[in-house]
Amino acid sequence: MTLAAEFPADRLPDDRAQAIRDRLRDAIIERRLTPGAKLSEAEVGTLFDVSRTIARSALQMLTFEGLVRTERNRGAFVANPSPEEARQVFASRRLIEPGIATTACETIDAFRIDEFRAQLDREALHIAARGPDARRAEIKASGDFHLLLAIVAGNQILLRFMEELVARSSLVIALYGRSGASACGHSEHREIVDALEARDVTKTTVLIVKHIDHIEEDLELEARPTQTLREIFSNS
Amino acid sequence: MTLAAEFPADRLPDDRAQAIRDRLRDAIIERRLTPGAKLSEAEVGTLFDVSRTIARSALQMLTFEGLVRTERNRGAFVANPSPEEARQVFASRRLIEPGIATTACETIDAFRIDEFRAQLDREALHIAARGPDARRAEIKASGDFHLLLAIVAGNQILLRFMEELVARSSLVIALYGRSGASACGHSEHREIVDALEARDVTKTTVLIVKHIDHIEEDLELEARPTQTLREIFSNS
DNA sequence: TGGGCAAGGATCGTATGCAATCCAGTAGCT
DNA sequence: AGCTACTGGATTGCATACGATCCTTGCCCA
Repeated sequence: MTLAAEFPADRLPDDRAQAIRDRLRDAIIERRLTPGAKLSEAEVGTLFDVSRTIARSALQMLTFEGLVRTERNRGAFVANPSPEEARQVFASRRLIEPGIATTACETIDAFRIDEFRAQLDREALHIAARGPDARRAEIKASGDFHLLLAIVAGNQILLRFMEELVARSSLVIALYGRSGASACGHSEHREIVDALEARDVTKTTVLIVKHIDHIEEDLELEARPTQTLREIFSNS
Repeated sequence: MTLAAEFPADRLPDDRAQAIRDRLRDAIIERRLTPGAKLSEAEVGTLFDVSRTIARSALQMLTFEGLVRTERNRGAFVANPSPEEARQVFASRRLIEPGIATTACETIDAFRIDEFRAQLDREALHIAARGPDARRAEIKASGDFHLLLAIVAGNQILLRFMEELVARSSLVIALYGRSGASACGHSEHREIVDALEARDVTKTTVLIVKHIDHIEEDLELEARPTQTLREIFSNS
């Protein structure tokens, strides 16, 4: 992953817990772990060959990011965002991403554009491919596009906010999305890169907002999902 | 604190660690704990009468919020934000707060306005009072004003982001502030409430941005602070 | 006298053990 | 038959113990 190299990789402490967190987060983003799935400390620990202490630490991080919900004396579960939470996620993105795009427009250079092109190619590759793995990679790559925007903008704080928002978006789409994947967005991504290359701030921000609107329009946020998701985590 | 009652108080797990985190965070915001101060797990644990496990958990949360920096096998320290980080904090606030204010303008009602007025009174009270405790309370209240704005806007995610940004701002001001406290802001807060009451979105957002500008202008971000802050944490 | 090296102390990283809590299934009572 | 109380199992909450790492300090030698 060339993208991973771009990340700050700042916090050396808890490097083991953090590695587990990253793997769990990827699994959630790629929807290998679906909302409501139970994440037992012991199970996570044995799976990654660490003690419950480390597993617990990783789960705590994910709880902080809103990807996991822990209930006292009950355990940790992949978050089950309510329609209201879903709206807040997208409201936050509509607020933050145009600002990120504005900064990105101002600081973009040829090298960064190349990175965007490479990212678009990766997305196209996964879209073209068949099978569930390709689907998951496509979802992940689609989110990475937005993170790349934040990386280019160069604000570490906003990048972290975006990491959280993108991950939670994936969760929301998994729960409320009408069409299967977020395939709708690829052509829009390309338009955004074009506007970025032209350094057209207005066009870029407009396209970004439209893009987010489109994603949200694909959701079915009226009806609440069945609260009886207990059956889902019978996979453990 | 009537304000505390407004917070979601969502995460029941780790309630003990969370209580310690809150107290440490308040201490950092109020600048009882200055940048660079060492936060030993054992010391925090004995201070709050819990084991290192809980203390560690609280410190991990603060690390996540960017208020604490942990170095592997060395310990946790109150964060020492660089000028670049400081700029990013304020860039993020300039991006997010106008959006929050816009939403707040749309949803504000008489009851909420009363809360704002009460908050302004609290600020004025602390400004009028003498002594270091009053100064700390003033700093805290000044930050709470911005959090109240986020509470009124009703977006839990943005509220959490703002909690982090306000806390980090206090850290930045402690490091780079020219004038002692942020007393400059009180009259501006009042103007913002007036604009809010008039539901004047444009005026509110303009005032907010100006207010943030003023706070940042009071900083001295050119010269790096002395890296030899080791002397400071001799208080332990 | 100055630099390298080794011993010591302090702190963190991690695993594990025990108590507390919750849930499920069952037995007993009405 | 339906409802309540109880018991067993599983899981988390928390504390503690041990090993690993880093910094400091004092010693030795050039």
